[in-house]
Amino acid sequence: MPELPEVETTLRGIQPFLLGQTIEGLVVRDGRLRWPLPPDLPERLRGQSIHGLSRRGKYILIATDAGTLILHLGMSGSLRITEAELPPRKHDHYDLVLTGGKRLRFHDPRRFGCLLWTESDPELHALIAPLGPEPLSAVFDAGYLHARSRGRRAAVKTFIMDSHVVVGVGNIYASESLYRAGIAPQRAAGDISRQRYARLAESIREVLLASIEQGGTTLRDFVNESGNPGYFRQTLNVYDRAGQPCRACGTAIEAARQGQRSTFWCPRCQR
DNA sequence: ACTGGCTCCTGAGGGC
DNA sequence: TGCCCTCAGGAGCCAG
Repeated sequence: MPELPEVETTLRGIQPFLLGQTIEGLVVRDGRLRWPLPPDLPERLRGQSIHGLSRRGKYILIATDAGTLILHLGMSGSLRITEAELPPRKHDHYDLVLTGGKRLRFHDPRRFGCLLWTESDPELHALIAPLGPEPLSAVFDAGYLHARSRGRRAAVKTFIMDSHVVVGVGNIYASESLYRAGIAPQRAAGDISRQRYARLAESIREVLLASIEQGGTTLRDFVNESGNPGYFRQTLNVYDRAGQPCRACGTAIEAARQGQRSTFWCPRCQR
């Protein structure tokens, strides 16, 4: 379940293996992803050299001279660097083969991920252009959230999970950020003060940064074997803790469904 | 312009 | 031990 920290960790993990390398080919075992893998992609990629890797939201962008690969991990996707002779496991849907034998191998049991191709500026791509700001950038602050939320009756949790508002806040970190900010998840986004949004913006930043740091410690594992950058290991305050005592006040953590998603919060600490 | 609900997919976990 | 059911989730899409 990659959230932004996992994607960032993945990007940092694969970058040294890809940058400056030449693509020998693309091996597709199952192109039925969120969007079908473009059938002509292997021939387009052959011989291209990779001159840049970046991230926009949870999309990983791999730039070549001819165009840019747009990769998303969905919710169960992972990437790893393998040696050529390593036999594929179940759900290893494609390999980006590099000259020299190493491969970038995409694994995704649920196939919610994707691999797309654009020959224009990727920032203008239909999936990228409407995205909100990066939560770790300077423009993401109280003023932005406050202005953007006026008149909106949707719950604040739904609001911050909308990638058109801000990218990279998934279900787990949405609950954790709201807990840290002391805001009840079902409160209407438009009713929250600028001051409380200042705290929320800061909380989102802190939760994401802490998690990126943790991902950093498992970088080596990720590249070599597990592919499991570990937010499971980090201490969650509310997520999946229904009925358990709040770490701050001891009140039982509550759980509810919100927009098809599970939400957890402390009824005493969050108002 | 918003909002909420639906959808894709497979594996895990619970109940019996 | 095995079967069936439900649930989990990113995020685009669409109807209202």
